[in-house]
Amino acid sequence: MIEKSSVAMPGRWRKPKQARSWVRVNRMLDVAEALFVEQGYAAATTKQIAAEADVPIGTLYQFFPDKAAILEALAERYTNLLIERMQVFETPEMLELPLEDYVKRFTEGIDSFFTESPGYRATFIEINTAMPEVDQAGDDLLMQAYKRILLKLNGAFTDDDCEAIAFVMIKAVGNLVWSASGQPPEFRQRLLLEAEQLSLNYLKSYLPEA
Amino acid sequence: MIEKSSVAMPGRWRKPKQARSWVRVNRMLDVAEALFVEQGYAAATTKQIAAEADVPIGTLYQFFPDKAAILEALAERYTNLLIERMQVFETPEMLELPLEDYVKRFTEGIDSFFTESPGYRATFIEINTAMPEVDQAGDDLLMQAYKRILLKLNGAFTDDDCEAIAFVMIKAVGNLVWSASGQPPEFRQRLLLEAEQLSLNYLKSYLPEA
Amino acid sequence: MIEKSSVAMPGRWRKPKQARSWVRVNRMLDVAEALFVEQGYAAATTKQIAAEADVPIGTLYQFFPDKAAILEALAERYTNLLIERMQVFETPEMLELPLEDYVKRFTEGIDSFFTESPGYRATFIEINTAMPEVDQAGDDLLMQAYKRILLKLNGAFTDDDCEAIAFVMIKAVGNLVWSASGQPPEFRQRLLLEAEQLSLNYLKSYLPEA
Amino acid sequence: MIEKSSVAMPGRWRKPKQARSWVRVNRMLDVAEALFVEQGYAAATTKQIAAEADVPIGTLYQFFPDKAAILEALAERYTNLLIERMQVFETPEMLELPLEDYVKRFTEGIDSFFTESPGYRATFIEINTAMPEVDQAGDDLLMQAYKRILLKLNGAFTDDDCEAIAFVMIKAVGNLVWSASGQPPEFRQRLLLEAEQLSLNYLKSYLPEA
DNA sequence: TATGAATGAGACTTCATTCAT
DNA sequence: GATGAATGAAGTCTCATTCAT
Repeated sequence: MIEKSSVAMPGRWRKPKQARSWVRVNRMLDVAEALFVEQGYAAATTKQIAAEADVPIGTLYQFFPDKAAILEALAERYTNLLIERMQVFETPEMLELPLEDYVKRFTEGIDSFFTESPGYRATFIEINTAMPEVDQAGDDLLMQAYKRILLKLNGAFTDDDCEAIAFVMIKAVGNLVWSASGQPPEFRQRLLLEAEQLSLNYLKSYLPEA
Repeated sequence: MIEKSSVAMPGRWRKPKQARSWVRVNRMLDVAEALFVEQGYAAATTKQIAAEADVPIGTLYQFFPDKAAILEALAERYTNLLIERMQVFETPEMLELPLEDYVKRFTEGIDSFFTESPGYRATFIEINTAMPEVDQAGDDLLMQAYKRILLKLNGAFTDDDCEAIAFVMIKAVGNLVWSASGQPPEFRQRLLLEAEQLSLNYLKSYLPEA
Repeated sequence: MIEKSSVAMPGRWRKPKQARSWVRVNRMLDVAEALFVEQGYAAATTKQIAAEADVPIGTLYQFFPDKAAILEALAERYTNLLIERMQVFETPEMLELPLEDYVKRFTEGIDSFFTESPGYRATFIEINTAMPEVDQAGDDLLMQAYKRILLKLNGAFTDDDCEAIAFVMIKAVGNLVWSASGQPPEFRQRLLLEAEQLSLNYLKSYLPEA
Repeated sequence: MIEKSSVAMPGRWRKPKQARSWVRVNRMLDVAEALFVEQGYAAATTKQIAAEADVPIGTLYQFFPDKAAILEALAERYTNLLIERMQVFETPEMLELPLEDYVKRFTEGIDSFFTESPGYRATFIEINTAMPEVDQAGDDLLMQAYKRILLKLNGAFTDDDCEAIAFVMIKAVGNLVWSASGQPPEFRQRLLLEAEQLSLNYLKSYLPEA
């Protein structure tokens, strides 16, 4: 079990402010991401992370209070990136598209995100068992983004509806797209089309007029 | 990284033939399941598993060549159970039901399975990174069951269609139902309804006449 | 700061019951005693203790939950030994001796104890800062032994008197004898005589008739 | 084991000459004293000392070649202070007092010293194992002060007598008074009276006419 | 001169697995 | 066959000290 030691860094662990540090911290996170994907969180060692990031182990521990903090930082990085990627879907131009096109673009967007963030799932799976609060925080942010979008698509949604639909999109469609990313190219393409259909048919049942 | 040592047990490790052994092996697996769910695979120790199953550690190693084998056995047990639970959905009585009812029953079936097998996900998540071959094997069996059902629902499906649809059902709907199982009772009920809608709308687009 | 982790061993750490184990545990304690004296508690490493006791590090940790437990075990061993050595001074033969002779024997007894237990002081100095409860427990036992003796020497002592006198004997005379043990032989002999005088004159002021 | 690196500072480490430096050095020593008492020498970190003294770590290392030097400086500071405090007991007014009063004052003096120097013991205990030469040097100075006083009390003492008596006073009475300082107020008062009695009876046996 | 980020040896501890009894 | 004590490689993390800025 992963023990989280410092939700609020007490000051001993530096936030990277200088350029050089920032580069190193990101290199460590990149390496950690790769290793967590390849071997899983538990099997990846801090020594290995430091070595592959070409950083002394002591330096790693200047930026991360413990191994769990690396995972947490990764989670934060992913959540921020995902939220950011989703913002385009809240723009008027996007929202004006026919639902078919909107869903198509959206599905592609999720797919791209998973492609550029191969560690997303590995990270949150681990976070889910080990640091439920962090997991919840990330989920909440994501949920809010989905709910905002849903309200813009149909202002009549109740909050309960939004919550349920957002949950479905995140857990069902999200997981499908992510699973697709591990499949051979051709099958993957087909699966992305299925994801579109799945979303579209589901949303249509809530947005009959669209 | 989990090192798989014995895909084919070389003979040193006994298959439980006697009644007593069979009970013990199952107790070990039950304990392992619980611990893997609570703490994750990596954090659970073989000593702990043996102790809680009230079995000497040496005995554990007579039935499982290594820790990974416990995970593998668990995976096999789950896959068998799931396949078995799915057989009822291949019976004529079931297949004669209106699609709405069929999907409802099916969703409930998946939900029950996850409820009685809380370790299913923890197991396969771990298997997925650590023992892809085993994971693939399980997925294949599951896929076949889904494909058989789909063909019975509509004999005109191509193999590609079957494969895609089965994948969607497993990864999207399956994950949704599983995720729902961790939610508060009321929201969970709502989510199960959503899962039905999701499946139904999706399948209808493939089975327009049903 | 030394963190004590297990006041009550939860069962994971074995009490040595078998002959072989008992020998090993004592060898570890002997080695630890020597190293703590030479280098101090903090500077001695568990690896070093294990190596010099010719025991694998893993075995050391089967008997002691952590480094602090070695110190604690040492403290317990010393306290038991000291209490045992003091029992002879509660026997009628001893108590019948003239005070001069009694004090002489007693001083020699303390001196012998420190000679055969060179780590006594190093241990309790460390214990004192790091594990005050354990220290207190040891002190209490010792105090009780002194108080019993004092009451036998003079039944009229109040409890307050006993406590004060016992404290003086332990902290003043005890420390003197221990300090003497580090001095050159001749000076040491002289210091033991001084310790006798110190005790004798002090006790006489409380036992005028003796 | 504490490694002493610089008995004679080779020139790289500054003696604090300027007012500001002097203040800082003393602040560092004060902080170090407090931390050594609280946590022990080994557990206190140089970073912590620097931080609590509000001095950059680099600056700390400009005044102290290594961690051990802080301990050494503390020892020196204590020895100087103690010697200074003892000088009053060499003045004619003091020496003219009846022995009872002299001993009373002296005991109180030692007690005050320990009260204002709570780190004295922690320091010398550490020094004793780690830097015997430094310990010896301090002891020698203290011994000389005691011997001077003893000679003034009785010019007929041989050097051997002086040495023995001084040792007794330092190790027995000194330790008693220090131990008393950790006890509850009432008991402590009693113990100080005992310390007086102990000293007085002992010294009287050497100064019968006084 | 003053600073504090960077370094890496090494400390403590765990745990899967074996094999003598 | 059954048992569980024994093993030691390897993991996480600390901290005294340096030196580039």
